[in-house]
Amino acid sequence: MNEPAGAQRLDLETYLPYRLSILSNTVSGAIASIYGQRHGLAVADWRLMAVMGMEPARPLTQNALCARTRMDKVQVSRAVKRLLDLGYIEREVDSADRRRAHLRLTGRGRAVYDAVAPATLEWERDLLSRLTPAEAAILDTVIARLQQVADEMAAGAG
Amino acid sequence: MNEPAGAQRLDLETYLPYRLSILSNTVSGAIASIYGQRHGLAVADWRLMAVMGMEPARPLTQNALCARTRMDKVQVSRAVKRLLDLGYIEREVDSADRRRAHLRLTGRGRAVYDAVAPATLEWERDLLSRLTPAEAAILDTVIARLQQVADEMAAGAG
DNA sequence: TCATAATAGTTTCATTTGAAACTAAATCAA
DNA sequence: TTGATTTAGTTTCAAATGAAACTATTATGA
Repeated sequence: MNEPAGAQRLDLETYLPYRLSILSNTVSGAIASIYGQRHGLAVADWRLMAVMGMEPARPLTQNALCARTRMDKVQVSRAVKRLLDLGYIEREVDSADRRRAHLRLTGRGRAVYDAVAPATLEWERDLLSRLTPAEAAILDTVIARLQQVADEMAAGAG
Repeated sequence: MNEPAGAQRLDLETYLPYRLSILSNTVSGAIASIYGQRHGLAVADWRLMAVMGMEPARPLTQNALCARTRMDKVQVSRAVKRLLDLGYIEREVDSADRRRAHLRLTGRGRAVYDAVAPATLEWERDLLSRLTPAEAAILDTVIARLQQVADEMAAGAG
């Protein structure tokens, strides 16, 4: 029973899905340590804040947060509850459609955002500074292309 | 209150940690669908099988599996239990040190491995075929470098 | 207008996870 | 020896998660 032509051996050290997973976990963990303990935020919480902080003028519904973060509605519902409890966001029911509510950062939430966002950006910048501009540019296009293809392949296989 | 010099805005769409996380989840999910339902394997289970299948001649302890997969010992302990229940691996207590046991794929486990491994490799190959050889080469070195730097930064910040 | 369906978001419940405590065996140090 | 430490792996218990059921409101259609 020989290897079929074209097959490599499966070696986790060189296997892209595995390497991506390790790298992503390392990076997320490092970033989470910037906001985690200090402000009582879980990863999901910070993601919502990052989206809400980006365009403060446009308050978002939970549905919109799902779309922007790719999180599911249960995760979003729970993160919203935590952020409300922390006083980092506030909610205003839509008067035209009372099922929805618009969410925005409070003053306190914005203060946290303003403290955390630059630190996470700096961390990213430090990391990327180890790449040449050409490498960084290729990384950018490669991630975009892989994401697109992986989406297609995932949809096709579903 | 202007932006400090050198700061970009935090935009999840272009933020590397977030993009890595999405990509990694998409890829892992797609791969998991290759072995998941069909063989009753969780991601952790398959990772152990992948390592054990790689070098069948050298049975590994759980400790060795932790090191090879970067999983923690509790995860490994539980995955091992599941794989034993499925009959995909077998365990032999080390006669010199009865705390440890050596684990290897059973015939049945190897059959699963031989069915799944090529499919996951092919998936990876299909994905990577969308990159030019130059892009693939740079991706390889960039991931390695980022991992190394992220490890350092995570350690430094800890 | 009334019944049916769809949408926004929440709750429930069973499973998964992680940290810390634990067991058992081996090693070290006096 | 024998008492203290370390190591391998497991168990426990509380918290996090996810799927499915649920509530409340709005939209649709006969």
